[in-house]
Amino acid sequence: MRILVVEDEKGISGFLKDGLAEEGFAIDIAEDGTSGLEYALTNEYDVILLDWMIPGFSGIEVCRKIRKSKPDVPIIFLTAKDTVQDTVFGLEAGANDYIKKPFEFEELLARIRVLLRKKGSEESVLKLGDIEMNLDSHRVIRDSKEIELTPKEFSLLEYLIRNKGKVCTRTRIIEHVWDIHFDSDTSVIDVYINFLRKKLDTGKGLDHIHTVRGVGYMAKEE
Amino acid sequence: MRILVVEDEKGISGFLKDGLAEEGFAIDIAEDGTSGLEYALTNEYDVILLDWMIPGFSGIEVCRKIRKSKPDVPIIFLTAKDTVQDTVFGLEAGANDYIKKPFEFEELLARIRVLLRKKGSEESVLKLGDIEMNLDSHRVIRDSKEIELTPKEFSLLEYLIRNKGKVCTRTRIIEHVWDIHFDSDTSVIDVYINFLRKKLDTGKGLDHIHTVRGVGYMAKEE
DNA sequence: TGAATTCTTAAAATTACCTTAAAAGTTTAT
DNA sequence: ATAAACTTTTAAGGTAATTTTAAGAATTCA
Repeated sequence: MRILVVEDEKGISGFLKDGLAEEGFAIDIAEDGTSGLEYALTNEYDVILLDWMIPGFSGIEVCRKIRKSKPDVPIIFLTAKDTVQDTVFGLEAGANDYIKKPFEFEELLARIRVLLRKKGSEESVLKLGDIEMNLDSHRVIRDSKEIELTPKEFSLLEYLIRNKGKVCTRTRIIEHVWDIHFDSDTSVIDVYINFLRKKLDTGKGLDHIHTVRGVGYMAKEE
Repeated sequence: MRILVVEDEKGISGFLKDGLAEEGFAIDIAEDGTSGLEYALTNEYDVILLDWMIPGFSGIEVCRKIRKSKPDVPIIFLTAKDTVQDTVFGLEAGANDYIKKPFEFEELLARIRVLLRKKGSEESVLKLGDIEMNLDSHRVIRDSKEIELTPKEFSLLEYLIRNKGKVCTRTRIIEHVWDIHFDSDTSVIDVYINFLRKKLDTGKGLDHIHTVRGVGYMAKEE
């Protein structure tokens, strides 16, 4: 996901760059309206953050011009003013949302996620090596082939992958995948690990589920 | 599609409940700000209609609080006032749209549809493979033949198609299509899925409604 | 080697889903 | 107002899939 930040105050743009980078976004910074527009028109961004008061063109003008050739890219205004007028003009100029400075980073992030979600680009997918779990469609893919799992198998795999790299003890597995009030001397886990391994095995032997003798099981890549 | 109406005047809320129910929405009514907020935060709504002047918290406060934890649910303000100020405050608080009382039901409906459309597919025609649903005329076409659906069948299919590619759990279906918020062991869903499949089946067996055992149902093409 | 732990398999028990029919509740037409 | 037609819900039996149990085989580690 790539984001353009058009902002002249270095303190703010730096803060945004660092914070958004941590979240896994790729960030470009433009420091005035002219270069902001140029960046916006010559590149593909998933979201644009636009300061209201910038040198060169005003934020609102930049917004209008971007909208002309890129009607779909989500634009969020960063505004210091909180007057009625500005907000309305901003939305009229084609912004999708706005946020008042000073803002909390979490809130900005939430708004970005909202806009990305609208575009449909967010999927809830867990990965373990070449195994992909889509939580929305409840599908598991490996080698571009679908692997059909039963509900228990699915949630066991989900638990292991969410905790990949950590050993999951039998007790914890039972608590999270089955329920807490479950018979303690049972071998269901063993059986289900076996089911999973069989289904995940592609012939090369690597199923990414490791046995940690005396402790439990662990999902791990490579 | 599930709608929350926060409105203290029983005349209006009653009118809305009946009218929207006829259109196939599932409606909840809250009569003051406090319970409105509680409903909004503890349930999943597709749209929230919020009166400006309500007992408890003011509409605008309720709106702000909803936004904090539910950033993407569309909110429409119902306002008796029509000053610029109010409108803008409403938008600032995170409302997506507003409508002035007294309003025509048709117009409200149109605005609701606009917001639902933004969230999901672009048009008032939903498609699932070769099945087409026209939400305005309430008609379903397959193979250039019309398929007659009852209201419940229609809204079940609508919900499934709006969430195509994602598994819809029984709980979600029962909340959004019926208006049931407690766990009951009813089998209406099964029966209605069966109705839909029978009506949608063109003989080739492909009805695009998949059972995901232990989880729910999913509409999916191909 | 021997004890503990894990793996594998098959069969039993359970659960979830499908289908049908009929009852209950609505709406429409006479 | 009543009957007819339609929609929605409930209930129950059958079937297939999933989950669990149990027991012998295989593996690991001292």
